[in-house]
Amino acid sequence: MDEELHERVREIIATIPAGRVATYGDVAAAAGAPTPRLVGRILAEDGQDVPWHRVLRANGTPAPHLVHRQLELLRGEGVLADGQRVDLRRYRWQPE
DNA sequence: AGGCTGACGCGGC
DNA sequence: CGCCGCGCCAGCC
Repeated sequence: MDEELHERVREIIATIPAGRVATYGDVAAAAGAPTPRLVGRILAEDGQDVPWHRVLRANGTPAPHLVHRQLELLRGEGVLADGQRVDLRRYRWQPE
């Protein structure tokens, strides 16, 4: 696999400030990942030590299996969700 | 080689 | 809201 990309993705996610979020697509684009799926995968296997909870899907909802946990962590940073959906227009952070 | 599976995204109906 | 299909790609049979 691509260790370079792997690290870049993690670095970018580490950049997202508390109280803000980014989408898989945003991270993928900033990291030069070929597809957002890669981002999800990298997080699945190596995302424990980065603010993974600040990464949402394009519609503002978290990945299905961690909705609860994730929204809870976000709520702790002041990111409120309407049901399961976070208002991206308000909290979205553009990674560089 | 071929098929399936995802922490995805987007456009269509 | 929901469902469907298609594109994407690394890993693991």
